Order: sequence, then structure tokens, then C-alpha cells
Amino acid sequence: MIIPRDYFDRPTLDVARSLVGKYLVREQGGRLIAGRIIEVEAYVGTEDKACHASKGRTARTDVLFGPPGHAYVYLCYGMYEMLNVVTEQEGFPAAILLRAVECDGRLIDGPGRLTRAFDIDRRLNRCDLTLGQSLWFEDRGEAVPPGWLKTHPRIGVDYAGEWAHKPWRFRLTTEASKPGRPITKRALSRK
DNA sequence: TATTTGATTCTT
DNA sequence: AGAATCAAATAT
Repeated sequence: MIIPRDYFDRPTLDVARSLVGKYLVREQGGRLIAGRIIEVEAYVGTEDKACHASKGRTARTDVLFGPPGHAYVYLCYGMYEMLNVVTEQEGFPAAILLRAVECDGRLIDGPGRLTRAFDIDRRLNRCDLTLGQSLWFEDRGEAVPPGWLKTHPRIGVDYAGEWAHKPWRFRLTTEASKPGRPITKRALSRK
């Protein structure tokens, strides 16, 4: 089921939590690629100093103030495209950064790697992500086991003072990163 | 108009 | 620890 607009028209932290375990799907020229969402970060309102909207409504941040369910894609560090989905009602700027997905058993870990793997760039900025065209989210009915969703501080936002400490990063514990599975010689030689 | 700075990743 | 690389924000 394609995730509809009203799903994103809710408190951003709620959306972020529930988005983990859902799927990000990319379609272009007949090629379809889908990844289970493993890690996201929430950016909430003008008060949140880590949120780009804290600088006010500019040409760049305008989309954050718009209706939910649209893409906010921007260039970071001159080389990496960052994919976000806008949340909450029109007029309230907030979004969720997609940081990691699991694709065919492979972990694509890092927002820049994710957009590269899915061939996402600024051409998709302001795109409607609820139409099932080019890029959308799917609920495939896979429940996240209780206790497997962990919160952490957001990454790379030290400049945001107090706001940098908020546990607004959400990550799903995966088989690969599960504790209690020490690497053995046998595992290493297995390949 | 000039300089600084990132919601990062890769190499040394 | 530093480079790559550039648009947006900030300083001048």
C-alpha cells in the first residue's frame, strides 16, 4: 500500500518512528528499487536549530513550509544529495531525513549513499511522494519487533547547541548489527 | 563581493 | 586527520 498524504500530516516524531520498517521505492525507466527503511532523523520547526527552517523561509526552505508528503532534496558538503520527506500541516516546517535502508539484504548506511544508490538528486526536490510515481513510500505490513527501534542523537548537528542532544534519530536494529554474535574464525572464512 | 560552513563520505 | 566540492548563509 502506497503511504498517503495524511500519514505525513502528523507530529514529525510520530511519523519518523513509524516510518522505520516501511519501504522507500524508486521507479525510473522500468527499473524498480525498494529498500526497507532502517534509519531516519526528524527536523522539527523553526525552533529546532538543526532544522534548516530555523533560518526562516527562504527559496531553499520554502518546501518545508509547504504541504506534507513532498520531497525536500538538497546538496550537502558540495557532493551529497540528502532526501527528506516533508511532514505536518502546511505552514509548519518539518521533515524527516532518510539515512539508511536495507536493500536485497544489503545495508545502505548513510544519507549520501542512499540517494546515490536510488539515483535521487535535486531534480526530485518538491516532488509529490504520494502519487506512486518516481518515488514513494510503501507499507508492506512488516511489523517492527518491540525493542528493535532505538533512538540516538542526530548526526552532524553539533552547531545546534541544545537541539543537538535531542534523541531524534531512529534506527532499527538489524540482523547484521545484532549483539551477541561474536565474529568467529569460522564466520570470517565462510565468505 | 568575499569568506565560511555544512543534516557526508572516502582516503591517508 | 584531511580532502573533495559547492550552494546557501554570513560577514565585509
